[in-house]
Amino acid sequence: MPPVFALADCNNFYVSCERVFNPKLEGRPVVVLSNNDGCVVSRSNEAKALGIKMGAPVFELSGMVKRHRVKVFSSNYALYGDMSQRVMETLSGFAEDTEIYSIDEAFLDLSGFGNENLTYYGHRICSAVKQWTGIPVSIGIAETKTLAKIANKTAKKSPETKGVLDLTVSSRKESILAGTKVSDIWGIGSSYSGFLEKIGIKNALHLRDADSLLTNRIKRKMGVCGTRIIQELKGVPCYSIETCPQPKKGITVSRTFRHPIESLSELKEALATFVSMGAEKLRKGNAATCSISVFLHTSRFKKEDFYFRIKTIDLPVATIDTGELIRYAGEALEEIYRKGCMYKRAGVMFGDLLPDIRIQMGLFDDRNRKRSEKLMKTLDAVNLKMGSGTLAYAATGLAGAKSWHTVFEKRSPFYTTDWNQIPEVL
DNA sequence: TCTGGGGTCCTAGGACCC
DNA sequence: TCTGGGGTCCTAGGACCC
Repeated sequence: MPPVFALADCNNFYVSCERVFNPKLEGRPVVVLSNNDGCVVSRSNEAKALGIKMGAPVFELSGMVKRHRVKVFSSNYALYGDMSQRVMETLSGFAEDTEIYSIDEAFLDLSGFGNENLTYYGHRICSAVKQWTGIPVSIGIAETKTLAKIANKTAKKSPETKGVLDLTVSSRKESILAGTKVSDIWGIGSSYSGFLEKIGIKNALHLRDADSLLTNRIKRKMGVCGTRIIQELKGVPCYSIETCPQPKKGITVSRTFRHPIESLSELKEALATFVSMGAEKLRKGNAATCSISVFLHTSRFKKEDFYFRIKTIDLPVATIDTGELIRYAGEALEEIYRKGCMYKRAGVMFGDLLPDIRIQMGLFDDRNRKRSEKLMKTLDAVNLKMGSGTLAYAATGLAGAKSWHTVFEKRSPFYTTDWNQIPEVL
């Protein structure tokens, strides 16, 4: 039986989450911003129609915001994460196998539905998600993931599809492919689309039907990815549904500072905080890290004296211990810190993760690993129960506002994850 | 004044080994 | 008057994704 893939993708996800709890926002231009209220990361259709671009820095939009009464939100990841879970749970009821691809997208395996009308089935999925979570979702159906992506994009921009397009039965398949720019194909970014356009391949149909001469050039330039994209466009699947998530290979925590930081001690506090956040993630995933990297840089928009350094330390023994990692991070920082620079961003990365049951004892390791494990368990348990940050290392800085703290000035309440902020019906 | 954050995969080239 | 060659592992950098 030939495989059939569906891609369910929430419409303007972050904006839609805000609208669920604030219905007055329907019909108005709405945008959600990145950390520190920096740039636009989600736009309602009305905001898109005004020409507001993805990633646009918010200070460039102030005139537009006033003129068109654009409603602006800081990001509220607790809300979006929780809403995502609800959407994914709903979707998983409609297929044997589902793959959560991102916070707002999932692939569903719809193979074996035989003669059932999949467009109709897609509409049923959309209404269930809308009814149970309040989130609007669009669905693209096709023989491969790459085609399902295209079907989904087409469904979103063609109102007559009412949000569902099954490419396996569409009589417009060729014209849809011809109407899909190469840069809109999954796996083709700005660099590859530039190359393809230069050799005369402008749309998905051109790419699918490229002759062998062109195919060879594409393969040389784009490697196996290029070959796979062409196969997938022809309807030959190269990617399948991944039902169980692969273990993470690395963890990064980094932030841009609203105001640049010069002092070593402030950077140390910020990094100790990032280490704490990362180590918590590490333990949540039952993993340990074998290396820690620390990086920092000045503003990337000031090219003249751009300063970037990264230092990696390979650990003698894999660890889950926040305190130990903070110490290494401090050492790494001292090596790369240069006095007189105005640092705009810093972060830590844990690499070479392994399952924490596989930690090898070190021959000269004098740390009491059992004791540290117990301490970390207690730390996590307290923070889970009493709120994150209740128990923290002194190295992360004492209480009070810090210049490096991320700001969320326009954040909506934690409607679904905090009893004190639950919406009231009046 | 003000420009996000966290990932994955692939490839080329060097080091090293036999 | 002339340099071995092939396999493997690691790393850095590039490209992509949401």
